[in-house]
Amino acid sequence: MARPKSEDKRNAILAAATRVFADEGLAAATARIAKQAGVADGTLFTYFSSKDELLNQLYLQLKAELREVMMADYPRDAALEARVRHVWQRYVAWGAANAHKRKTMAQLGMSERVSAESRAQGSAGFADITALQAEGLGTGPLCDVQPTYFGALMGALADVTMEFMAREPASADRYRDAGFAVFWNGITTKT
Amino acid sequence: MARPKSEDKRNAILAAATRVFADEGLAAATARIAKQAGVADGTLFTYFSSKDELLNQLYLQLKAELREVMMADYPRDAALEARVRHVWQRYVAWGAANAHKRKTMAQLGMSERVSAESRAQGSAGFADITALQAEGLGTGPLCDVQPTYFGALMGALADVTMEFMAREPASADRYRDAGFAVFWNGITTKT
Amino acid sequence: MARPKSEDKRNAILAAATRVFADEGLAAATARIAKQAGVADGTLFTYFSSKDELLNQLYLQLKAELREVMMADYPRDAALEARVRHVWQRYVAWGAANAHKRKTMAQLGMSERVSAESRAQGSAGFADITALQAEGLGTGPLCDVQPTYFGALMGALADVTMEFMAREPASADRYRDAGFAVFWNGITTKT
Amino acid sequence: MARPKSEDKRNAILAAATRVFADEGLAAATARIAKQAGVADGTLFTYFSSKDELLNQLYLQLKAELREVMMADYPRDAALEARVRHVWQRYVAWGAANAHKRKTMAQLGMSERVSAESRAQGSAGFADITALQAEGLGTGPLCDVQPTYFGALMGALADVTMEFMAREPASADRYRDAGFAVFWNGITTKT
DNA sequence: AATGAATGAGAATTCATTCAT
DNA sequence: AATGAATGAATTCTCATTCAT
Repeated sequence: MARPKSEDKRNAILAAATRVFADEGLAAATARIAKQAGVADGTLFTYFSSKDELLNQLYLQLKAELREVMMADYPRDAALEARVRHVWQRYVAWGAANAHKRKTMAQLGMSERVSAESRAQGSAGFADITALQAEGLGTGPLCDVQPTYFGALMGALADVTMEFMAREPASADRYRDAGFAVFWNGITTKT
Repeated sequence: MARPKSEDKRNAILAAATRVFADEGLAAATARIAKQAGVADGTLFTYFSSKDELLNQLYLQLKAELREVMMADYPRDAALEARVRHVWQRYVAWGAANAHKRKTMAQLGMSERVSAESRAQGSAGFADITALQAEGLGTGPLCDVQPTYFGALMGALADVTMEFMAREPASADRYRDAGFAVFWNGITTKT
Repeated sequence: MARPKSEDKRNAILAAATRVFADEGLAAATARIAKQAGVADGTLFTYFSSKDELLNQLYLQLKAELREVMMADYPRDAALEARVRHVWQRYVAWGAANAHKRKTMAQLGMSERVSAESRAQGSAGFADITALQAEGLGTGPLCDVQPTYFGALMGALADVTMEFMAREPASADRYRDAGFAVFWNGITTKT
Repeated sequence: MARPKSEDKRNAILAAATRVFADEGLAAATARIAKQAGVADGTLFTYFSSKDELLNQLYLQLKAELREVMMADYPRDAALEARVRHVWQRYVAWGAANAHKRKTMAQLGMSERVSAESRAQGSAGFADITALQAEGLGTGPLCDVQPTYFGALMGALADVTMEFMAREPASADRYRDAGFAVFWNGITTKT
């Protein structure tokens, strides 16, 4: 090995891909990504064996980043609502602040080019969140469905919410809070 | 007119496109669609001037179909909850029964190839639904956000729900009802 | 024969072809010509069995028209110069007044799609002109080359001249006369 | 640089294009040119961004070559006639010896796909020739028309002449000299 | 005869991937 | 490892021509 693969270059490619995919869709040419990343066309393929591989790795990276963001400072001992709110706020703030990443993530989430394996692996780290469901929602609407439904629901609500936040930045906070209210009211039982 | 343009052929192409796009994504080749529709490659372009045109027309058709499905037998005079439930049930049943259409619709909804104009036109018929928000939710979480947020929220929840229904058909009804409960609880104020 | 082929339609197609080819080149679609002519796409092919056939017929028609123009009022008994001048003036005036025809003619003249047979037939009527060479140029530069060279030379000079006349209409007469002077001086011997 | 863009390949493509265009017209497929040049279909587009670009570059190359041929050994201090004759002989000899180039050049000259800019650039090097007009022709037929008319006239006469030379090689020299005589007599004043 | 929809063989590009340097 | 030229399969769209009406 004359030169070891550079972590910097790998990251540059992933960052460029995030931007380019957000702007042009997943059909964007790898050459465009390479140029944006400041590497040669061929170099992209020494870091990612194929475009599909790049797509999957990018998916995993974004998922991992999102997880970190959501879990940083997680108030493990707070009340259920506080913890759910924490996760929601972080998620939504991240999406609002990182439009590229959010858009690309949304596209990757829908693409058949992201493998089932990547999806499984990408969801793995969200155990804590999935666990929230089991905890206090035993008598709520979600009492007898798959725990993953909980996460999917939150993701869907958050996506819509972020979309509106991006569209009307002046009302961003209102959407953030309305979204949370809908979510929280929705999953808990009325008394 | 020598041979009038055949409505059947147009529909065959749209139906084929729905299937092919669901299976292969919007990047699927027009040639594949033509073959599936039983027409020559070139014929597709006598009905749709370009692939983008096909995409937009398909979007409009699916939206129109969905609207009809949701609005058939609409209990205009029933209580708010009954009406919202009606819409939800129809939506979700349609999606569960028409996986192709649902998947393609989801992709079209995200694609930048569907024009703003098509989106506007496609949403036009959903006024009744958007109006639901104004009606009884004056004090709920959605009291001071755009009315379109209501529809987007419902769409997002329904999509997730249909996805799980398709994945676990045995529990389809459970998801359908859980989804509605989350939605209804979410948008109404707890007392 | 339910309806006899209409000479009008045939002429409309030829006229449309002249305009369209002048504007878009010989690669123009037959459908465009049909539309311009006010007939259906297929109708063009009942008058001309193929696009090549149309090209060849158009070539012949334009050649014939040009011949008529040049030969009308031909001063058969005038001096050589007067006759050559007559031909030149008519040619050049026709080209200046019929830009479409001139341009299309120029393209047809260069196209390999116009058959040798059409060329032969198209040139047939120009015997009088070719004959001019034999007459008085026995001692000039053209004394021992093919007589057709004479006609080709005049055509080439006239084409260039018409091009400049079209480009600078204000100086049209100047070019017309300069062109003739060059031609006449060129083919006659200096004394 | 990994593999520098090869000047050889670029030239092979231009040479192939010259041959193919001469044989089949400018409508010839780029794939045919690529095959003739011994490169892959796509390679043509790494050297020329589009077919139009190829057409324009080819035009410029042929013009440049023609200029070099005409200007090599130019007898700058000889009499006017000697200089005009030099140019004529070189032009005509080049065309007779390079039928492909001559035919393709003629087609490019007429094509609306060659831009005004290319034409301007292509003509730039012919200043010496255009200058010939000003010099001794002040009292001839061309005394009060655009100087470019001079060059166009020579080009037209030379084209016709080369055509006949190609058609009757045995009389090539006769046509060459007859053509020059017509040209020279034509542009100079009779005394 | 007239119409214009239907056909399918190309045409010019594009692009993921390979490979010589 | 890095580069970017080379590759050729695949794609969208065009168009001369045919043929059902």
